[in-house]
Amino acid sequence: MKKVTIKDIANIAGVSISTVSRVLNGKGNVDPQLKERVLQVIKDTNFQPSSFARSFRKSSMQIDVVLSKWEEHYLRVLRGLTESLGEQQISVIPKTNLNNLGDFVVAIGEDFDDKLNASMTIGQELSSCSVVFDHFSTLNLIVSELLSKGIDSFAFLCEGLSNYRACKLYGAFMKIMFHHKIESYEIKMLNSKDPYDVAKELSILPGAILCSKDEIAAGVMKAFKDEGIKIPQQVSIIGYGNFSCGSLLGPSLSSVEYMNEETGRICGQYILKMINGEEIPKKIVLSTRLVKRESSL
Amino acid sequence: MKKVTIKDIANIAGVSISTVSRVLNGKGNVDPQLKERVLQVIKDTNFQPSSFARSFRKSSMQIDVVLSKWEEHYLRVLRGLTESLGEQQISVIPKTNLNNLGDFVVAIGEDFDDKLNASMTIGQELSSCSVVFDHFSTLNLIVSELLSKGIDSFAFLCEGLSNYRACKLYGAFMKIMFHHKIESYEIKMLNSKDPYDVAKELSILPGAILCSKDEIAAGVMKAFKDEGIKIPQQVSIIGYGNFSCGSLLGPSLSSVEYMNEETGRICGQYILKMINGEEIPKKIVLSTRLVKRESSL
DNA sequence: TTGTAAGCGTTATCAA
DNA sequence: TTGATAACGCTTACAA
Repeated sequence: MKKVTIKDIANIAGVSISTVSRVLNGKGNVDPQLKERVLQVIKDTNFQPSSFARSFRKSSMQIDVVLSKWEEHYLRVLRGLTESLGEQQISVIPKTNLNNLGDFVVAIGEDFDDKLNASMTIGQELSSCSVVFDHFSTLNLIVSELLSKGIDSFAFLCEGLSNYRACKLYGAFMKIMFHHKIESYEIKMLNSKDPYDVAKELSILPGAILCSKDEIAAGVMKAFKDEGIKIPQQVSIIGYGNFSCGSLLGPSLSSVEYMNEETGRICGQYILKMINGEEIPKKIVLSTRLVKRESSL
Repeated sequence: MKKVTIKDIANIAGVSISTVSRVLNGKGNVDPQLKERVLQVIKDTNFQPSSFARSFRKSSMQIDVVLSKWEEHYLRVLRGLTESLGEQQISVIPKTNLNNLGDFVVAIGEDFDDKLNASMTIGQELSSCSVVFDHFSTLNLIVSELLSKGIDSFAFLCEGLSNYRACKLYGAFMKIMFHHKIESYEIKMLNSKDPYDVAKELSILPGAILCSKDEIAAGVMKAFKDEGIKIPQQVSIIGYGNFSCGSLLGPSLSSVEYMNEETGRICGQYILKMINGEEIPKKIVLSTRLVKRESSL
């Protein structure tokens, strides 16, 4: 079953390939009768023009996207990218195999290394153009706010220090504790331990717990609920990532939002510039914000 | 800034384009010295072969995927597709714009109509090859199990009847009630009302509530918890879709699982067959299963 | 081992 | 209004 080409259509309809092409693209004038005939043949043969030949001819663009994990945040960025670049007729192709990547690669995630040689990295700083998030300002704002509400002891539950975001958050937390001269704070590295268990290992119950991931916050909340600890009256819980489950939890989870569709769209704009040969910043820092819900004062 | 092509490389390196091509593809023998020189030029010019020209030449394949919503379930199918087809060097391209689709289109979702003219539909039955889910068997199994545990009154909370899955579930529920001669049951159509509110409108508290979506189940659980109703002791709640939040809720949500990565992989296999011109079934029915957690007996 | 040249399916230019 | 034909960048017989 050979693939039907524009040539076949032309033969069957008894016209030239240029006529078929004109019908296909609606460009130029074609005799209505001929047009009808060509369209009929196209329908009969179920002909589909080769998208590759088209893209090739039009020298269109496509970019490959690799995700460090197939997770909600990353997918939301992917969506923004797909939408904004799709408007420019640029295809965005998610790749799960790192071996066979194309000319323009975007890496979304936190645990890539420079071997990947991406053209743009989102969520992490590598040698390419990097789009990262301002973890410090928002965290600082949160802590200031909590301080003003009389909360003076904190804990930071962190997944570990093996990824970019976790490191940055850790650094930000330390800096903020120092800056506000807060002495009562505790840091727990989970390193793949269950947050439910780690929550119970806290030496004292702090006024607020900041978590480096929403999943951790969810585990902590479960642990506290089981122990009868009131959230947020006794302890405020704040997650990171604003995953979609947050609003369904009881109490609903306050969380820092970052890396959403908007990010994808912004990156799409920069990619467009890169493609057009414009210079773009080596590092782009996007802001984050707290989505306040019931789990925190 | 013109795009660098294989021709440029050949010129600069002082060899023919076939030599460059050979270096690029590692096929055929090339004098090590020449090879070195070519590689150097490639690096210097930052040359990337045009993926379109390559795909075109090799007559590779790509398929477009449209999602009715950019939601977790659909994305998981997309992932399965991407992985399984990626192994065959077939690119999977998510599209958010329905106007400019390619030769092979896969539709994932529940509210498409036949205008789309997809080659394969997942989650819904259209004129093309359709991959759908067996909603009846699993629901029947669930009800039988609950009956055997002494539960004899049921409710079905449904988002409405405007999508394929909801209709099928509704039909299955009715059939099952009839089949088991269950007389105490209640059906609520949400039609975009808040499940939290609808839960409180139930005329009696049934022994088990089946929901057409996990999000509904989450809302119901929240309402019941606020009213001090014990789950699952007083009422079993079962969701549909097994979204990732389910395990984080308290109590964790029992839910029917369908449309996951596996589905994507299976569809990938069928797509491969279609591409190779093999006949495949017009309708493929995949099974679902209950993931039992704390919210149900 | 290297280079020449044909061809992939389409679009666009130009002449008829 | 139509049809020949060149061109897009790359791979691959085939010839040198």
